[in-house]
Amino acid sequence: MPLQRFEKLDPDRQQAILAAARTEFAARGFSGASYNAIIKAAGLSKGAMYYYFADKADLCRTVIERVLAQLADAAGELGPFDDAPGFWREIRALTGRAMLEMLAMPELADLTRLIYGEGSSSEILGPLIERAEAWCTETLAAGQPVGAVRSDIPLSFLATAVLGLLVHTDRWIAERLDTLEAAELERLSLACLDMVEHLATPVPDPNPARA
Amino acid sequence: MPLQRFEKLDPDRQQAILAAARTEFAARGFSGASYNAIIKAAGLSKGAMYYYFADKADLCRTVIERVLAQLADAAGELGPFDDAPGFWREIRALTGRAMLEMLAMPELADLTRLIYGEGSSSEILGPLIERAEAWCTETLAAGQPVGAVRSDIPLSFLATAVLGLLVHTDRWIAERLDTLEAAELERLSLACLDMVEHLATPVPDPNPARA
DNA sequence: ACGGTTTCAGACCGCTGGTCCAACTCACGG
DNA sequence: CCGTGAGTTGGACCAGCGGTCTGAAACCGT
Repeated sequence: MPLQRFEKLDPDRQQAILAAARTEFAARGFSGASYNAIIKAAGLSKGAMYYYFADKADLCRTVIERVLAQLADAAGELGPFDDAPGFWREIRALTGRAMLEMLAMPELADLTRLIYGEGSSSEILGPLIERAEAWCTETLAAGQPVGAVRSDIPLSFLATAVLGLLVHTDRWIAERLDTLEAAELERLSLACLDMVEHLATPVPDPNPARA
Repeated sequence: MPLQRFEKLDPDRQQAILAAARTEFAARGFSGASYNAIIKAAGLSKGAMYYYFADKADLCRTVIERVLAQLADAAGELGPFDDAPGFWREIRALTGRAMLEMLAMPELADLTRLIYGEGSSSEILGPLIERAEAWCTETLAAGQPVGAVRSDIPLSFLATAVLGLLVHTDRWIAERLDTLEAAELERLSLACLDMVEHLATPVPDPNPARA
């Protein structure tokens, strides 16, 4: 949430600022990025920058929020379904769309990784984490009515587990993107979604209580 | 790995430095922590500190490594086992011991969280992440001979998934420690380990290929 | 008593994110 | 045509950061 003034700024200028910030934050993370460098790259003065954004965290939040919106836009909504397999089919379709977008724009992936990479300790990016977990929780909740998602543990707990798994495997894959065959990449991504499905599916493998 | 000189320093002094650093890093994370503040709290001069530690990252690494050693010590080794259920029984025992230690010393938990919290982006704590994943990979590998751990995907990939799940659920729990009943805490921890077991167990739920 | 090494104190450096205010622009009322 | 006041901007300035460096003590074997 930049100061309201930002919205009234010449759109080219807006884009210049956001682009510079995107580049710097994606490359060096939040605390690693130099606000001064962003200001210089964006071609304005310190006073101007602080006139439009409250502080470094504000700019970073804004950048990531836009990126998240872009991602959400690309991923779209869960389509209709009326049983558990249908739910998981839709989940796969949605994450597939999101993955395509991220592959097409690596900076986007870096930025989303930023949320969990540094946000956990500092409260600066905390709200973004909460939003991500809230979204995940809601999505999982949609699968409960058709019996696709367990409800024996708090849904937010399950969402956290799922997100943790996804975030880390995503990082694993990102680190090896160059050396990974396309087929292997797809196989791992699917394996990943299988894991998520197994995590979320109700009582995946109980030994049925005797009598 | 502090400079060798550090080992020859008066043990009380050593402890004072490490304790100050532990407190500051646990409270504010790596980049949030003030090296100057640690120096002041430890009661020595800048020159002295830089005489014993190469830099801020060096001190932080040292602190975390000691903490990790303490944790490894408390967790102990995997006991003997000769089938899959035995393997998972041992895993549960080991993680249970580690959890007890962390509950007894919250600072320890904060510090371990630090590794994944900020290390992913910067390469400063990177080696620690690699060590954690290597340890996890080895541990899972131990379960393969008895058929407790799948081998259809790279083991390091599986290890990453497992660690991601554990790290994030751990954070979920830590944030709610105050408001969580002891029984609920145990139930969630067990659910967590169930999830890990399901993730790692070979082909958890394949529809057996027809004929 | 000496020279050489080890140990340390703290001034100093270039940088950081953030504050502040003087100065400029410009639309509007008189 | 001139105020005038709000909106905008440049950039000096600040405390604090991590890190370097000089030089003086303290300790040493000889």
